[in-house]
Amino acid sequence: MANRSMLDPTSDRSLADQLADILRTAIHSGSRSQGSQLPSEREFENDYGVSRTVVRDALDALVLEGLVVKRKGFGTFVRRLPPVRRVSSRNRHDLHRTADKPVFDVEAALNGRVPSRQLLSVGREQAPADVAQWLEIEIGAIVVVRRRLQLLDDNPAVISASYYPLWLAEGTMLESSDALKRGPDAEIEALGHPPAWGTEVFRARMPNPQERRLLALDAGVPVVRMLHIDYTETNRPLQVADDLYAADQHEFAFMWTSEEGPAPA
Amino acid sequence: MANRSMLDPTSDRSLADQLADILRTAIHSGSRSQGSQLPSEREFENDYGVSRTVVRDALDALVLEGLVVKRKGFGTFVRRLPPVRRVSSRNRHDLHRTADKPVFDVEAALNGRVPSRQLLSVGREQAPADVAQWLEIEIGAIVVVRRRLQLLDDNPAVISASYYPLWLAEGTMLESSDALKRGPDAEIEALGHPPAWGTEVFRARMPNPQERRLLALDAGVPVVRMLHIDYTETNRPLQVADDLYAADQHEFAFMWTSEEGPAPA
DNA sequence: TAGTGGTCTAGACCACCTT
DNA sequence: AGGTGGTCTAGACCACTAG
Repeated sequence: MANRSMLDPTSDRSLADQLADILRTAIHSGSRSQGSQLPSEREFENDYGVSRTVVRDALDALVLEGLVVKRKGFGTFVRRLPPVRRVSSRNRHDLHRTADKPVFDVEAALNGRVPSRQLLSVGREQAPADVAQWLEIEIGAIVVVRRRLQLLDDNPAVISASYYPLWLAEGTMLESSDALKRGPDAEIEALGHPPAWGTEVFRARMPNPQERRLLALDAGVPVVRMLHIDYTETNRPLQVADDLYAADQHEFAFMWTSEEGPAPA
Repeated sequence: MANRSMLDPTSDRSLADQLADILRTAIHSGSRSQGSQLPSEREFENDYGVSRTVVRDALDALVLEGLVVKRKGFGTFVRRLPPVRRVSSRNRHDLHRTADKPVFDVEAALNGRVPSRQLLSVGREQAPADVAQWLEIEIGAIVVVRRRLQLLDDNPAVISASYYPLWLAEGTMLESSDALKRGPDAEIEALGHPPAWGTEVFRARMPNPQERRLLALDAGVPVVRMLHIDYTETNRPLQVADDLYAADQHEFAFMWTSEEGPAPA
């Protein structure tokens, strides 16, 4: 069909941009619905009278925006948006203590999802620069690291690495290769070091190929890296938790109250 | 030169992936330093014995990861990482009141950057769905909207839209097309409605082309959308601030303390 | 087996930037 | 003017997925 007229080769905008615009509008307006299949690349080629390169450039742009998903050997589809889990920043210590479960499990339950986890590795490593800085130790000093992949409904959701200073973790369950039933936070408290306060710092960025594989990310999905640092009452760092979230599955929430007023609902 | 031997056409991994890996490693190891120019696409073509398509696929992947930047008619360069501004979540009300300046200005100063702003538009609009929900009004109800672009050292940094319910903003300075010297938060307080508490919710995603243009984003840089909602003491929503941050220029920080203990440094 | 997206080649012309 | 990245064509072969 001569839809060719819909693309203007004399325009300032590239043919791929124009085609992407047409599809973007169709998707946002709902005239191409979530999960529906788009024409094949060869069909677009014929319909719009352009080369496959142009079609692919247009579709790839939409993939990067997270609007469509390509499935090799099958087709291209308007992306279904996954449900979002809300992660709340608050006193993790209180959160796990009231439920006697790891924080991740508590929040998953609040969102009606089934949590699980795979322990990836436990061992001693040299602390990377930023972790060392937060732990207030030398760069390259030895720390205990627990790496795990946390899942929601069996879908990878968070890559976690927890770094513990040797003075705290040496010879404890934190160095054990078994899963910690109560979660590391409870373990730390059991060692006689209840966290008194903490800081969270995070940034969003694009994942590297390894992270994209582990989290099974669609193309064009950013990750949010959150560093969570717990301190003792005497301001000694207890742990650095380095969590990497798939950005299309998580949102983050925080609250403040003025002065000492009671916290509202 | 026959660097050709460094790419393996029989590998499972694509030639573009292999080339990207080589360059990624070189960049991370520092053997290609920040700001340095890469060989041209035609040079890579010769050096590795592949077509320009392969070279472009490899370089484009690195662009998406934010590792390199292409400049048309000039060359391809290892990206310089911009300085990061840390945004702290806390009582915005307190923050501006102690400084008598907009929060953005206070935080910019803390980071040693020069803040400025362009007022994009002021007027009445229909509230989008999520804003209406937070303001506890009907979807499509009329609200007052102030849109502005906030800059650091004259570089676009944040796209902001603030939504005010009519009962609050009607006929006030909040509807004025002039810049608000003290910032909107001070204006709201001056109207007799000091915010008592607030919530922040945010997600990371890829920008759309318009957002990418306004924020002058490099390719492959995500944005962080933060919704900030302020409430009166009687839990009445005062405003929804919708801020869009360039993710490569901002990180976000939060703090918690256990119980009523004094806040540490 | 037929159709899909993934990869790759070997060209071409353009707009842009520097010297 | 000469080199750069941006766009585009017209093919080709591959690996994957369905019926």
